[in-house]
Amino acid sequence: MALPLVIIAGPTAVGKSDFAIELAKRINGEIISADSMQVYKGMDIGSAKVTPEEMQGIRHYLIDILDPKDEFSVAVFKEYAKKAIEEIVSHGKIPIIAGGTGFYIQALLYDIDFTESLGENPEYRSFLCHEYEEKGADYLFEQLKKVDPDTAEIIHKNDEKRVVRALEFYHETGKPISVHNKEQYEKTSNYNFAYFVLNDYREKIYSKIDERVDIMVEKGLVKEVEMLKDKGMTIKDVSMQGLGYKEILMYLSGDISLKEAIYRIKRDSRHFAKRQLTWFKRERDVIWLNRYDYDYDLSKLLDASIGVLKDKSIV
RNA sequence: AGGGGCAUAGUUCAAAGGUAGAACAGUGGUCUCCAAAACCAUCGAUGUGGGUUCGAUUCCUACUGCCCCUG
Repeated sequence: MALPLVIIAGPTAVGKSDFAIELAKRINGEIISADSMQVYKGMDIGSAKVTPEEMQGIRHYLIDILDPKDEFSVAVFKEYAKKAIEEIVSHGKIPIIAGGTGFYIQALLYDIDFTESLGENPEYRSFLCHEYEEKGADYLFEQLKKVDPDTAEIIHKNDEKRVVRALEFYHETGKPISVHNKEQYEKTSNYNFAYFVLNDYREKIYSKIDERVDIMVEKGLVKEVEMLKDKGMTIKDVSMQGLGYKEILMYLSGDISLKEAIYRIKRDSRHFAKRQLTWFKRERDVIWLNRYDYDYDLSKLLDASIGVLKDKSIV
């Protein structure tokens, strides 16, 4: 029998956490965070992590489980999240995924295969990166066209990451990555799920972002990053590449002013929100919940979403 | 009030007597192991009114606005 799964996605600062907690209270659910920064301990302010009080007794998974030195990725997220779902269901509760990283959600929902070392070869990869530097984008792209014209169609020659990854995959498996991707795309979900995307007017989201960044700074974002820096974290750590962290780190190194850092955090958060929306727009099976359609009233939003969950026999 | 300066895209700056370039912002998109990342595309401007000229946004002039100096 398919496991039930509720997903609350949406752009940053739209109010996912509050909504997820209220929903959890109503449907006897527990929350799994789909957030690449909230997994890290000590990164509370900049990642807008929910506080224990805000959780109101609702158990949260995948928060504060890693040290900032650890690496986190889609593949890791997927494994952890799967385990969490099983655990929640075994307690007789409903798992609720809350987070803004569409890629993570997609990987979990459709069980995208990242395993079996899938054409991974770090050495060859760095060789390719070298080639990219030395011989230029066109050189590698020509190679890609030969071995995997389908992938060459959809990615741009300047997209180093993906050109390199596609060549690496071919080198290791002898198959074009486009074939692998096509297989993965055809997968259907094993879950009985409802995929909600919480949304609002763009201007509203943007002003919420600005507001939120100012609050983060007031709450002591600089101090938080300072502590992480003292612990030896640098811009090279994956965790420190999160929005708000890399900028403050630059400020602490004297590369930019605090004003500039704040400007960049706001700007990049807006860009991020925009990209998130682009992602959800093309994701299949999503149910859009526009806050303005529910008069910004949380209980109306809850009633509507619970209605959907009943229709789908999730609750 | 008098003298001077400036007025170009949402912003910061270019250029030019033959209908203006860029960066950033904005908008749209791509994405299958760093995704809070990376990458692509695109909209958009000469303050207002006269004059000179084949032609002005560019030269002249009045107005308006902003800045500086004097009082």
